[in-house]
Amino acid sequence: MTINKNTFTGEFSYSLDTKGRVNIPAKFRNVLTADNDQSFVITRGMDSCVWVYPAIVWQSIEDELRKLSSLSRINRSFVRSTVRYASSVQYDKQGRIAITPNLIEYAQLGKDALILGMVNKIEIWNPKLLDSADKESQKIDSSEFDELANQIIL
Amino acid sequence: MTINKNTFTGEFSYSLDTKGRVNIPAKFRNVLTADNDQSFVITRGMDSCVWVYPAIVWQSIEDELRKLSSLSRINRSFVRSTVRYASSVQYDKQGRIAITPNLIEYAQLGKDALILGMVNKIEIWNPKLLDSADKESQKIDSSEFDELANQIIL
DNA sequence: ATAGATTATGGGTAGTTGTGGGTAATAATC
DNA sequence: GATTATTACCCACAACTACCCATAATCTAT
Repeated sequence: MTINKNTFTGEFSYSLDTKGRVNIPAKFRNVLTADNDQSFVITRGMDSCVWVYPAIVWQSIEDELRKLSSLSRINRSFVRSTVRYASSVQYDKQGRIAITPNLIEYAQLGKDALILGMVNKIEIWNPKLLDSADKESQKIDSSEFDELANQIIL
Repeated sequence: MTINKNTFTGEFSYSLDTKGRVNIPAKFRNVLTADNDQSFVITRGMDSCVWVYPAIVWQSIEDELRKLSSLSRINRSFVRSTVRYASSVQYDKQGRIAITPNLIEYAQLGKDALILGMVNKIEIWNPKLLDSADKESQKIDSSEFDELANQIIL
């Protein structure tokens, strides 16, 4: 395959069952490299959603964090806040991962979950929250979008 | 061949079958380089149509997006909106790709589909929508075309 | 002009995927 | 140590998708 590995795009609407499990879309599982050992690291997103990193990608993030000197107060709190809610999960035979109650609460996840590919990671959203986040950004961001769009030729 | 690779021109009218499949014109498939692995990435166009990129062309877009740090809010929503409706598809033995229900709805595709070459990508249109988009743009564009004349020599 | 190859379109089938729930193993609590 | 709660593992089913084959239309070459 020539497709980029460990790279995610697209939108999927799946359901969170009573045990807090969500399916990882087959398209996402199929682009995972073997060295991930079918594992992800889930953590708080910077928006009200859950971030899901392939295990390997997360490792390289940890490596970056390691380089940040703890002398700086900002560095300390940044490292603390990114790592604090991160936990590693492996998907089961049906391709599902279990979301921790912590994160379910943080992202306000209910029965319906929207799963988004975000290139190097995956986002899990409450559809309603994503909707309003979308509208919010359409109001504010359009001019900055144009700038970014000029750099990246679509 | 002396023809530019991964480059599309011309207009074709094909049909969308009950399973949501459209044929990629043979002329388009034949200029695809092998490293595309007979794959495209389909996504929402900026007009009411579907954009179809050769897989490697899209990969370079992904690579640009990957460079944008998710620490910045604007980057996050830009990546999200760019990638959200994109999914990679491979054409079958008959040369068809399956359009996701999402995109069929967005581009309001019915039985008839117009397929346009757009140099680095392909567009799939509902013929009626293209028609009215055309008329719309003829009103406005002629003066702005004059500006473009400075950038492109025809 | 005709035969052969290629191309566009339709549909059937087997395998995959998403979803629910049951049971055993493990951990937590009293 | 017994009881409860939580987690991991397994099976089952329905819906969907990818793959295959068939046919008709179009194009190419001799």
